[in-house]
Amino acid sequence: MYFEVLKQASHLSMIRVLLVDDHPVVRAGYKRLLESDSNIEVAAEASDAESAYMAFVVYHPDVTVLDLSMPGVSGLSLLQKLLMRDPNAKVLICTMYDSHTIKQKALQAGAKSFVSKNVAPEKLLLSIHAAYVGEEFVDADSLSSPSSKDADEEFVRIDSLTLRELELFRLLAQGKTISYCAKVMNLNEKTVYNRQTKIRDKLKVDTLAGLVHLAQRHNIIEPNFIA
Amino acid sequence: MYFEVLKQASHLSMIRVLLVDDHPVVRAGYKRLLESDSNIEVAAEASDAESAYMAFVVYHPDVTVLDLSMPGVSGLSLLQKLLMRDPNAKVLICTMYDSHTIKQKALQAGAKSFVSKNVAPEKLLLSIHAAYVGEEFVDADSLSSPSSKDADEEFVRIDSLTLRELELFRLLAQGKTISYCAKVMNLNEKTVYNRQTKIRDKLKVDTLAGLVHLAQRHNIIEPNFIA
DNA sequence: TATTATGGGGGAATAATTCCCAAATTCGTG
DNA sequence: CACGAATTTGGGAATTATTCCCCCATAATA
Repeated sequence: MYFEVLKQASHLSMIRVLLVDDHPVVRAGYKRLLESDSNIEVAAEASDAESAYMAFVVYHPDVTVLDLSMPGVSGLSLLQKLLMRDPNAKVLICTMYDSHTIKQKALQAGAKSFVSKNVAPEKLLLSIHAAYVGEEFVDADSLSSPSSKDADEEFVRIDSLTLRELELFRLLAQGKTISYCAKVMNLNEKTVYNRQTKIRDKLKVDTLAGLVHLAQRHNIIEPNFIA
Repeated sequence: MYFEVLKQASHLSMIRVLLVDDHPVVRAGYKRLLESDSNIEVAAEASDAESAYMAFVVYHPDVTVLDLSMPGVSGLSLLQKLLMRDPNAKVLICTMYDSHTIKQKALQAGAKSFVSKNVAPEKLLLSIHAAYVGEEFVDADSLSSPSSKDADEEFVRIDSLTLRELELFRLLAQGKTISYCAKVMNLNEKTVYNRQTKIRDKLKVDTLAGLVHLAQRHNIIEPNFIA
């Protein structure tokens, strides 16, 4: 657990940003990028959900930039917690998963803004300004089109997953054990079993391996590297 | 295809870096981060393997910072091409995959330096300096956990599978059910179960999903197989 | 207020999986 | 050829993992 206050004082005109990303190098890069905009300052940064929540409570950032590709509990849950704490929170989701599914879920969970890491850097800055003044900003380029009919059907199925289900789906597809999932999601193993069944049912897949492939097709998880 | 010359002129003391990462936002962040070091300048950047190669040929960077998580042709191929072009090329691999497998392959392909995005930003800068002066720099922190997979070991394990085990391994990794495997392999389901256990045991993997990832890493099955 | 969607989990039945063991087969080697 | 060793295949019993069906709580909604 780690978070850091970077600046206590700020100009009135400054947009104070909370930066959440689990990779220090990426986070540092973000910070420099954001601060190349003279109206933006990074008020705090965090590397995981818990410390991000704490930082959010303590520092009331104007805008929270949230990278969804965090390990363990999905950033989506964090998003919900933040919005529960402050329904007017401006949270900008930035992710490397160019997935229709993820985007839908994020917006549905209450995100006002969504950009992919594939957008031009200026667009990121722009979207922070947009979020700050309360505008919604959803980047169109960020989506790879689910082309085939099969993929479409699969998408509908994935879409029918609830947030928690999606979270578990990701963990399982990553090869995590039931007990691990139970731990990190704060659930009884029994519940995880029950839910796993429901997920496979909804997705019409009958093996865990099938889940992995489905998840990969829809960029729910990273393809596990290939040489 | 896209690459961009950022600076033509440079001080003699400057370390000229070629930056390769497919995410514009991340790349922009990197650039700012690198240039916060007054001895480093980003001479060019590229978003994919082809343009990276062109940029490399044209601009002879002192150090190439290569993010491995690129789509399409793996960054490892690019790495090999670069080294084929210039055996003394200083290529710093930076990746978000904290995997022994990846690291092994990168080093084996000729990379002199390897860091994970999980390292402190300063370490990235440090490793660029190290690469510049010809030192190898492999970050120890970049490899997580006791459960991390070592490519060579994995390979040996797969190698220890008997023919029929390998056959079953492939089927399972493709998402086939036990009963299906039993049918096509002309086996009793019981045997399939027993064998599955032995396979997971030999491969030291405890979920079916884990088998999929392992299989993909070693090209036992195609990535993104449509089950 | 009723209602629907979601999240969490218990209890008992059931299917999946393990563990240990054994037979048949193949195979290289003295 | 005969021998041990590794491979292939499965049985029986024990053990888990998983399902199925149920209940409860909480929000959001009509």
